[in-house]
Amino acid sequence: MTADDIAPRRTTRQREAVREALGASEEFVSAQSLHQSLRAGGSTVGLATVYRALAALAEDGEADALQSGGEVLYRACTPTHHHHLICRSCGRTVELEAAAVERWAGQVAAEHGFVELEHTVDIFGLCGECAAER
Amino acid sequence: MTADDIAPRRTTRQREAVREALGASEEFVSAQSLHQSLRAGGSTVGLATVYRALAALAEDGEADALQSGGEVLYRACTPTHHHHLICRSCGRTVELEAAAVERWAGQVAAEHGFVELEHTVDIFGLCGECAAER
DNA sequence: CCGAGATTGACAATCGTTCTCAACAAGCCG
DNA sequence: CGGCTTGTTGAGAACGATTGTCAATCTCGG
Repeated sequence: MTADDIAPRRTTRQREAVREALGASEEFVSAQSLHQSLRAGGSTVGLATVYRALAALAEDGEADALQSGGEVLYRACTPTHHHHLICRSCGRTVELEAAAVERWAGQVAAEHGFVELEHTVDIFGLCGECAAER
Repeated sequence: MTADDIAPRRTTRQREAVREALGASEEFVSAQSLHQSLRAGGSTVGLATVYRALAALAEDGEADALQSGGEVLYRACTPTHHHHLICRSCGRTVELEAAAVERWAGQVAAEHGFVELEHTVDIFGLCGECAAER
């Protein structure tokens, strides 16, 4: 990979709309629902464009993506590396930093001779509120 | 959900074939490719059946499932809770136990009032051999 | 051995995502 | 400013993985 030969990215009304809509949500959202929100809000972006915009944002590190139930969910995120604690009922999300886990991952991987690491660490559960509703 | 009212599971030729084929693979495989292997091996299982069998195995804790590139991959696994270190080139997989990570997860989740936890911790990378080929 | 009911398999249906392609617009240069 | 080059858009078709349908079949308890 000759690395950073990032496709020249233009600023368009649609791209901004997606970025904004994504930032407005506290939770992880699917491309589909984001598209609906935008349409509901009067915007006329196409579904394909939303997919493309989200993929671009994720690629640029402006959004986190995670797979859940067969679909990909996105969420605006802080630029630093982190993981998530997600309520599987209401979707509330807490960003986690875990230097210890990073260290552990790097260590065990090294022990097995693995390089160029990448990892996913996501914790799902029920937040206090949702748990109380049971 | 009245919890553990596990659907009465019968032992059938197809189910056994799937279990066996899965156990024969060291790597994570998709339902589709497993189905092809079975057909290639002379078995006549239907694709839908392979999906159902794999879902059942995963539910019973006999197999691990992970999503990758839009499809779900399965792999026979040890019955104890563990995570994976996977070579993204050759698919080689190492099962990891990490009490420390479990503890960490439980702790941060508790700090935020989350309960009924579940988590995914997967490390992807290039194993020594594959890395050497570059 | 029998019968109830779980299981199967071929195929249709669904659902999220990507592709296609002509129309469009952002940034650039003169 | 006006035109040009090229990335971008949108509608719909195409796609691939997965799930549903339903009659035929097979398991297993009795």
